[in-house]
Amino acid sequence: MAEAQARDIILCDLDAFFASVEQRDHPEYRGRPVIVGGSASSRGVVSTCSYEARRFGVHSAMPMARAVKLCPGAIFLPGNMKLYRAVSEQVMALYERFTPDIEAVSIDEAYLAVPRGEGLKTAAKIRRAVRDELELPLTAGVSTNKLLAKIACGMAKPDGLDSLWPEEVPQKLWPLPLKVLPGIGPVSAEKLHRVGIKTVGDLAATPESVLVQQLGQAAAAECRQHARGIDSRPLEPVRQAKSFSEEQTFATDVAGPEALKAVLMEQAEELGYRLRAAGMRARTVGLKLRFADYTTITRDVTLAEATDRDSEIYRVTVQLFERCGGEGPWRLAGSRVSNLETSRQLTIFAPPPGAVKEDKLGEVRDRLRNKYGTEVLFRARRLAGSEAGHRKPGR
DNA sequence: TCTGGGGTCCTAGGACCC
DNA sequence: TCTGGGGTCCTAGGACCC
Repeated sequence: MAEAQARDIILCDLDAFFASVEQRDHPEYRGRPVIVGGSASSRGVVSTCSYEARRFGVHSAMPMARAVKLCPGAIFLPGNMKLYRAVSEQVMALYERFTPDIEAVSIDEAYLAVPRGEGLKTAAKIRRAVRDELELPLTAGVSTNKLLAKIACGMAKPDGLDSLWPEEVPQKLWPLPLKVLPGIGPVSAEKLHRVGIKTVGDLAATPESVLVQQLGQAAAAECRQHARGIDSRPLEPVRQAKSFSEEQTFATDVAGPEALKAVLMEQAEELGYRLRAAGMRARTVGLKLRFADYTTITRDVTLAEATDRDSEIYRVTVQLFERCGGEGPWRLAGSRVSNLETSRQLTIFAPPPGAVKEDKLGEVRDRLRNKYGTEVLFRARRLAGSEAGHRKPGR
């Protein structure tokens, strides 16, 4: 195998993405704190907030009730995922003008690979293009691997550009706190603090045996490499989904099992649709429940044969619910499919009775949904659906 | 202040098999 | 008769990321 060509890696990260799109499209929001997220009355949290809001101490994942207290004068918005996805696609398309080697990490982040030596120049051009053409602020970090590009990006925020080259690691990276390393969260940081490791430099100087005790073998080896600026992860342009999940926290806890099952039915239909749309089937189906006291359980089961059928997903989650769901009330219900396989119709067995009919029906419904969107369909389903939600499964 | 939703990856124990 | 070792799969929980 030939060694991968030497390239620069750029991490492009759209600043406060959802809030920036709103400020772009609503000039009256500019210069003001904008907070995108759920509502305080329905247990929402902050999804994204503008830098004006951050000055009040507001940040992502904060309970909305707290954000309202900290910054009552902010503009609060529910967000418009459809719009953000469309804008994200425009941004990704813009990146493609500069390089074909792109790994989209999330809706607002992507790694780009360019020839060695061209990283900073290209990143500056991309920032200018995104600003001029899409009117959005973008921060970029440049290095020779993903890890250092990511850290450089963190140091350049907001609306900046910086690089962090391997030879600068001792001088620039080692004085910084552990939390600048991706993968070191609050729990790991606390464990390391307890044994006197406070900076990235401390981490780099600690014998691996000490780290293994705190973090386990795999994490110890990896984070010691990271502390030295070493990262061999390749760019992955296409990533296969490994699981799909749908979950819902209720505005007020749900008390009755029938109401909860109706939610599981909606989730099963959504997951079935997503599987079929992706041409995948799942061998494992799981249930997640959170009780009123916030304790959370997950249960899953692996099937003999992979499925993409709403009714089968629903059957399994309900079975798990009846076995492990307890008394309620429940704060959250979630459904998950994993162990995904590419859909293949080949089977030497006859499909179970009713399955063919359901497949045909499902096909029609998927097509309708693709054509007219979820709104029409969900409404149609709900009309017939309250009955379906209470029907005994498996028939 | 009372804790979202969508994911990925890791650990650890037990079952089961050779 | 109280005694193995390794490998894989499954399940539950948790850390972490955006």
